Amino acid sequence: MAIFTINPHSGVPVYRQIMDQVRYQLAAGTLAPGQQLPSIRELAHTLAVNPATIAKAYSELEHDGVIELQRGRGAFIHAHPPAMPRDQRRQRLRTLAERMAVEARQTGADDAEICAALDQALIHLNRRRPS
Amino acid sequence: MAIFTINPHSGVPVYRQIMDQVRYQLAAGTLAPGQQLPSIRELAHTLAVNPATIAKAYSELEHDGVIELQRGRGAFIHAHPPAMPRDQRRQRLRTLAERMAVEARQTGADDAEICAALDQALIHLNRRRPS
DNA sequence: ACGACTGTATTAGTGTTATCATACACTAGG
DNA sequence: CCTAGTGTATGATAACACTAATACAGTCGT
Repeated sequence: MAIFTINPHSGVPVYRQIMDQVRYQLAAGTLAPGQQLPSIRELAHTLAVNPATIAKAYSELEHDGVIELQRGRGAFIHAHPPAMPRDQRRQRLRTLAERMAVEARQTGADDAEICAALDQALIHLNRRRPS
Repeated sequence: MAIFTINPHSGVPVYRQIMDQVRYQLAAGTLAPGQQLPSIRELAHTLAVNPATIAKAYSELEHDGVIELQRGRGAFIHAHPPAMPRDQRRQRLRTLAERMAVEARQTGADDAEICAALDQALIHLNRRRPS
C-alpha cells in the first residue's frame, strides 16, 4: 500500500486530501518529524495527478509549519514541531471545541456521547504512538 | 443588538455565516424549536445583503432539517429536531471527533487539554439551556 | 561539468461558488 | 377582492478554487 491514497470523485479537492493525510499520519505517528516525504513529481506520478497539485498541498503544509521544503533536496516533516504559544493554543482549542460541540449537538447526542467520541478518536490516534 | 451579525470581509460566505449562527444559537438555546425567524426580506434589509443570499442560507438549513419554510407565512425553527438514526449519528460523531483530535494534536496539546477544551465548550453551550 | 534529481514561479483553462436582480406564487388581514 | 406580507424560481455576473502546463532554479553524485 502506498503512503497516500486519493479518491478523485469524493468531492474534496485532491490537494486537501493530501494535506489531511499528512496531518493525520503525523498525528498518528506514522510519519515522524524529520522524515522525508515522497518528492512532488514522484507522488504526482504515483497518484496520477499533476505535480502542481502536489506542490500546492506541500506548499500549504509548509506555510502551516507542518513540513519543510528544500529546493533540490526534497520535502520533510518539520523537525521541530512549531510548538504554538500557550495562549494561542488555548484560543485554537477553544475554536475547535466549539465547532465540534455545536455540530455534535445537531446530531442529538448528549454530552457523554460527545466526549466518548473524542476519547475514542484520541485513543485510536495513540495506537501507533510511542509518545 | 440584532439577532445576527455579518462580516462581509471575513472571507467566509455570508450565507454560511447565517447558517452557522442559526445552528449555534439553536445549540445554545437562544433559538428554540418552533420559534419564528426574521423573514428573508427583513433580514436581508437589516444585514444589507440581497434577499437571495438569505434565501439560500434558509433553503440549505431547511434541507438539513434545521428550519422549516412556509410560503407566505415565514421561516421557523423546526419544531421536532431531526433525531438522526443511531448508526448515522455514531458515524458522524466519529468523523467530527477525528477531525478535532487531529487538528488539536497539531497545537501540541495533550489528551487532557483537548478533552478539557471540549468540556468547556459543552458547558458554555449548556449555560443558556434549560434542558 | 554534467545530468538527473529536487522545489519554484507564472500563466491559463475549467468549473464551481457567491451574490445579485427580477419576476413569480402562496397566505393572511382588511 | 386586494394588498402587503411571505417564500420560490430563474438567469446573469463576478469572483474564486482547482487543476494543469511549462519554464525556471537549486542540490547532489558522478
